[in-house]
Amino acid sequence: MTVRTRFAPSPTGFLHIGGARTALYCWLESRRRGGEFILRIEDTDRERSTDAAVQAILDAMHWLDLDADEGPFYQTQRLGRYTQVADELVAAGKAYYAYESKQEIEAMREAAMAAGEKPRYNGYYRDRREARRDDPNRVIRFRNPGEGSVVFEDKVKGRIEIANGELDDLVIFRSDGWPTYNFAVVVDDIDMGITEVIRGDDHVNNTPRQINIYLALGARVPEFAHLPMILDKEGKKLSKRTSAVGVMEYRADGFLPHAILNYLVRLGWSHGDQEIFSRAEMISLFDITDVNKAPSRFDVEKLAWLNQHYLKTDEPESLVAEFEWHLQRAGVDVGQWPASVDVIVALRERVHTLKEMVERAKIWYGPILEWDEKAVAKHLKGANAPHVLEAAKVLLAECEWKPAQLHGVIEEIATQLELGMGKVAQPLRVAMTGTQVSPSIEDTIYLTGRDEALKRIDAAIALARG
RNA sequence: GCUCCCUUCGUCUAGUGGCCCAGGACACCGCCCUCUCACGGCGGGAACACGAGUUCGAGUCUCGUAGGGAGCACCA
Repeated sequence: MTVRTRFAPSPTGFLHIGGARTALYCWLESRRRGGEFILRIEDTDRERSTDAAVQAILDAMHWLDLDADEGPFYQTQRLGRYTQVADELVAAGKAYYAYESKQEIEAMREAAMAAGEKPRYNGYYRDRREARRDDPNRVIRFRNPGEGSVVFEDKVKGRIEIANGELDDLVIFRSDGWPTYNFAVVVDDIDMGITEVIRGDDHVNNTPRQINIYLALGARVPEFAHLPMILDKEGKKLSKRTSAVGVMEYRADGFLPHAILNYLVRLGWSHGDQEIFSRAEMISLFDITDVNKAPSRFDVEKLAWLNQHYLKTDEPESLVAEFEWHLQRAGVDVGQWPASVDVIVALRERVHTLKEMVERAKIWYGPILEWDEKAVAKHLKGANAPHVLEAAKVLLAECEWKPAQLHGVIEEIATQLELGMGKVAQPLRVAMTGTQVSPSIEDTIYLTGRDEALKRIDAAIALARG
């Protein structure tokens, strides 16, 4: 049988980091086993679902390049089917109408809690067979087995057993005419032929009741795998207040999609000591049964390390589009001097994110130069600085404008003036950037461009003498 | 409260009874390289939550304790 997995987010917000990992694991499991990956939008909560959120999730999935073979399917378009299945269940006596108001249910729950018991429905309408078609409180409840227990072998957590006595008759159709989550997922997963249900472990406790619905429907029960949560740095639930949670926020922060995927695949899963995984390696090596049971913390530092790893090792050309996306966001006109590829090559070993790269590259995209006082005092005020700058001014006006040739120019100045490389490079570096820190001096000069470099040298000479 | 789940360096993890006085990676510290910053190389500190038991032998098996998490909705 073909393996079919699905990612089924509810569109109540952006795709967050935990959702992205779930999606990745679903995707990987289907890919490795030659199966199919389905995307389904669980939008039955009409209050909280928004079109903007749907779009945000689709965009993020696309950016991460987690392509679905089918979908997106929308639960709101399948109402007829849910109604049909629920009616069948009622007709077969496996579900029934109930008419308590929300307040009555609430009172029932409080009474149970007060008595030190687990809050659950008391089954009042279980066998009353009342058909009050226009009662505004009418819901459909599933008749859960009262005896025995549900056992399933979770691919991550192992064997889980929950007594049916712990479960009550859950509502499968709300009084507003929409199905509830626990019912809609089961109907969908059956109809869509899902063989592996991979989701967050906040659903572990829902699984037994869902299995009972599968059984009542005479459907094959799929395999389950419940992923542990991703916590923040402090070990608390990830929240917007303490950390970035949206996948697209990480994009804005300058992370690469495959770096995020690589980080996520290693969060809760490993393959020996391997840290770096290409897409192909992830696909061939990942196995949902190897995923750890314990929750893990999200560590941006390690993500940053991976991000830099990819900045350093990817083909620079392949980074251009994403880099220019950031340049534009920063208000820089792309397409002018210097070429993005050259900037990337010069900076990729010095930054962890594309956002930082843009920050550092700004000195090459405009004539504005701020002079760092310490840098000026230390490297332009010395006795040698004017000579170095004058010599550079002459040689730079003539030479071929390529890093290798520029390197030759620096060496020539050093030889001529009998100075060490440091004495030559630092004044020039300050002249080019106004600071003491930049890529290699030849790259720095190259990226500045000849006209601008000469202007900056003049300015530096003035400063050196002033 | 009840049910279910989890527990190896600060963090992500390796480890499926002897190969472990616990290995790798991130972070941190030191040294080297060096035109600055980085990159890279080398080295360092740093963990089996606790307690019983099983066993010749336990990070690995069992049971307790402690701590953490999730669920108990006409939300997903």
